[in-house]
Amino acid sequence: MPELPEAETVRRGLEAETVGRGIARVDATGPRSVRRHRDPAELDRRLRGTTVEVVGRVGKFLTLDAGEEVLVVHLGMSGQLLLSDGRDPRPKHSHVVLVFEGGLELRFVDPRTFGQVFLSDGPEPSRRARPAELAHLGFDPLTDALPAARFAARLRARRTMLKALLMDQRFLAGIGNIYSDEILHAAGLRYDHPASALDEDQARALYRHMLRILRASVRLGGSSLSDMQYRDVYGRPGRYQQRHLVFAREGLTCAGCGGTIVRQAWGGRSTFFCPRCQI
DNA sequence: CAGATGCCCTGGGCGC
DNA sequence: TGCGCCCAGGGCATCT
Repeated sequence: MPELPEAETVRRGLEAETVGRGIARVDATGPRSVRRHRDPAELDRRLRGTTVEVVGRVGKFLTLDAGEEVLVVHLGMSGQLLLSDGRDPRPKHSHVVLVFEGGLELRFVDPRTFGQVFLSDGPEPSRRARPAELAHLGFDPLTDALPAARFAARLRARRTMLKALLMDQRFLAGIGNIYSDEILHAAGLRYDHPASALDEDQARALYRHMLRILRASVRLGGSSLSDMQYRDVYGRPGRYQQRHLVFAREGLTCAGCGGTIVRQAWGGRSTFFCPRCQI
């Protein structure tokens, strides 16, 4: 579930709790979670004895710089990164565990195994550079400053429908099914509105709403849906779901116009919007 | 290039 | 209590 605000909330927790800590051992027991590596033991060999120095994020991907290595984590649909003092039993589906000096554990728990953990093989990964495996990602709306005019120009150059474009990680990194619906509702635009049909003001407004919503969600620790599967590193759910105006609100009243929220199957998943105030 | 499918997985909720 | 469906934050490959 995790999209940019959830990944950023996890990043902040990791930054506060793991920077400066030495890695004593890595237990990579879930082969599918480390599928980019032929040998899961490679994570232990390469990370053992290093110290976490920087915790970064590009879109939905998290990066931990440790020594010469960059560990990349994607939470997929059901992934969690949970801290523990190591005294409680590891939850089911703890596929990768970083064990720090002193006993603190960072557990990658992922029932559906759509997420993954891998060490970058990028040529000489340096502090500021993106790992090579993340080179395909578009700009990150919270960390890569982009003038509104440039965003509008890029957006209007594309003929594809707005929701597909917002969710295209090569165009823009970090937006998924929840926030695309919330952003489009705030901007008064339908999911299937062609990007090229927007005028300059509409495109700029869409950008403004995107930044506002992403920042507001980060402030509230992201969104946890009814299953409460998303948690931060301390195991706490997010609170931004209380602010959702369309997502998972089929049949409820639109706070903006009093219309009724509709759910529509699209692209193999659900899209929520208000047919009255989104054009 | 744009769009529609289907697949990779486990688990929770619901109707019967 | 159990069984069979349907659904789920993502991403990728493969068709038209």
